Amino acid sequence: MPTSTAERQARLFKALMHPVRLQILALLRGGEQCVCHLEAHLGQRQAYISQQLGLLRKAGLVADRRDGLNIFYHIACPELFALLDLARTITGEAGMNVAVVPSACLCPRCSPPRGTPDEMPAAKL
Amino acid sequence: MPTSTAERQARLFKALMHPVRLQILALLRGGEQCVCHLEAHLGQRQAYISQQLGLLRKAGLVADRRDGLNIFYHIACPELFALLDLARTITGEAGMNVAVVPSACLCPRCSPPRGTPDEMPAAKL
DNA sequence: GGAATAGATGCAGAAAATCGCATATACTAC
DNA sequence: GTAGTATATGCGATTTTCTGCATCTATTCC
Repeated sequence: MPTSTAERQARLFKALMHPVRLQILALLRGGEQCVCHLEAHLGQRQAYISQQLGLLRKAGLVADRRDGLNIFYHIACPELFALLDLARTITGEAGMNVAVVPSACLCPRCSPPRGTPDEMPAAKL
Repeated sequence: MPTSTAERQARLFKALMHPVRLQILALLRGGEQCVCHLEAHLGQRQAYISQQLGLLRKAGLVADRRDGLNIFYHIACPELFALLDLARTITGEAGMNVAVVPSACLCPRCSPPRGTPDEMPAAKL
């Protein structure tokens, strides 16, 4: 294997070597998410999440889309799903399927204007 | 995804994030290799190779077997092959098959007491 | 036993990643 | 225009990784 190939692969793995970034990717498997959603789920502050997202973006693993004030992130290359599944197989938790717990995020996606506002904390605006 | 799961995955990727370690794994795809072979192929000194091997060993990705003075390393979990293939797909060189150039390693495996030492089976990457 | 060879390990300076904080940018509402 | 919200970025201190050097262990041969 030429050095350049190894280095390109190394860059990919380097982007994946951080627990918070892996958790972000896991959350994005359920579809695109805005930053405030990730912030609420992971219990980390906005600037921190944004920094990790910036790294993933620079690695080409995620892409963003702006919708008004919110910016929604989604996984950029589909092969990543298989890669993460394989990684879980190797680390010995292949069968684990963790349900994404909805949290009290008030962004349009997390609390859409449905008919029953009692299920969701009323978004003041 | 719980934090512990993410951390275990992160440790796996952390072991894979280094170009030299990826090159070692690529060489091991052709079968088990002794340290001096890796040393000759990668153009790195023995202590350096040994240190990277120690990391891969601690991560459970490779295992070793002693045979006299030589210690032969081989890949410990077969799923790693698929993982590395997928990584190459993502980095955009899926089809590349690089032949390993035989080098002047004098260990029993590299130069067995055959009739013609100049012809060596080219390891498939 | 000693010498030679293959490989592993410990240490230290350099390089890079982590993570907090403050601030900057982009958009919306008024 | 100003104010407010959602997200991004730059800086700095701390921690981790990298990598060379010297040294140590294990095995074989004499």
